[in-house]
Amino acid sequence: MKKTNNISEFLLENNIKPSYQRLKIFEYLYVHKTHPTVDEIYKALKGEIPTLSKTTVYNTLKLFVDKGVVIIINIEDNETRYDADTSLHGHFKCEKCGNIYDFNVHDNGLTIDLKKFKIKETHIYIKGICEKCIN
Amino acid sequence: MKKTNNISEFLLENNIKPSYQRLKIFEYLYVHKTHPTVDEIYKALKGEIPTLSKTTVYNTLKLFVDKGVVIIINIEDNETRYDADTSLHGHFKCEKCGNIYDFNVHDNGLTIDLKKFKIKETHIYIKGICEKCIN
DNA sequence: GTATCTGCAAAACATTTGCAATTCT
DNA sequence: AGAATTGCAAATGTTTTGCAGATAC
Repeated sequence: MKKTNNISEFLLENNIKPSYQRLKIFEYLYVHKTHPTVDEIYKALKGEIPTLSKTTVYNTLKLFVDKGVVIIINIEDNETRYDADTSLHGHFKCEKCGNIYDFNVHDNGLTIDLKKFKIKETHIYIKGICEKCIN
Repeated sequence: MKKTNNISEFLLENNIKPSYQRLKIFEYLYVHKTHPTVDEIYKALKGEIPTLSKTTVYNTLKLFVDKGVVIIINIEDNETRYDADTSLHGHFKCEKCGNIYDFNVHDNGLTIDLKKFKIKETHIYIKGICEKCIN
């Protein structure tokens, strides 16, 4: 399978051994750009991989995050979501349908393609090392 | 006490009956701009209010968020933090010391007073109603 | 005296950990 | 065989819920 091979190579390039579970979990994230939760990934793959456990989904996602091929999205406090797109972009969550949309973030600030969306809350989180801790 | 009266009035203006616990919890958030967790608030006030329960802290914070006088900060996935400053501003978390710093977000985009800080991750979350759900 | 508010105890979830079984090479 | 991976079961930690007692008006 061409796509599977590509994903396999991509994982290898990032020092991740492409086991069957890892391939399937990454593929799911790569194909379904819905920023799924652990439970959503688990339920979606359970049919295809009947022996799959949630622990493996947790382990695998943590590995992906550590290796930098997946990022965590904390747009809500009661759910951790995952995204295989690690490039800088914003996330818009509709409070009605629950969908999470990606939007572009430009260098010169935040120019949003959300003109038709009704914005209620904006959260900007940056992580790194502060002035005192750099030394 | 002047400050307490101010907080009391502020809560009343926002349709929150200023009980002793509510006053103290809001005062804590207002004075300590460290974006504390439920547990931090609970432990900090337990001495002053020996009968305080964590349930009350949870209940009260939920009430504050519902009434719009406090916002939730989800900068990490394993901790929910709270902020009595509901104006638009960004949060920077130092991965070393754990401190969370506020920074300004200007109208024309994201101009950050973080020039001396080392940025590792940027997360921009917007919530509202999407195009499809507005109608 | 009725509403509301508080707080204990239990339940519900999400996530992590220990360890044994399985798989891969 | 030896090392890594998987997955069950139990533990942990956080947040929610039900309900009874306390408090306020």
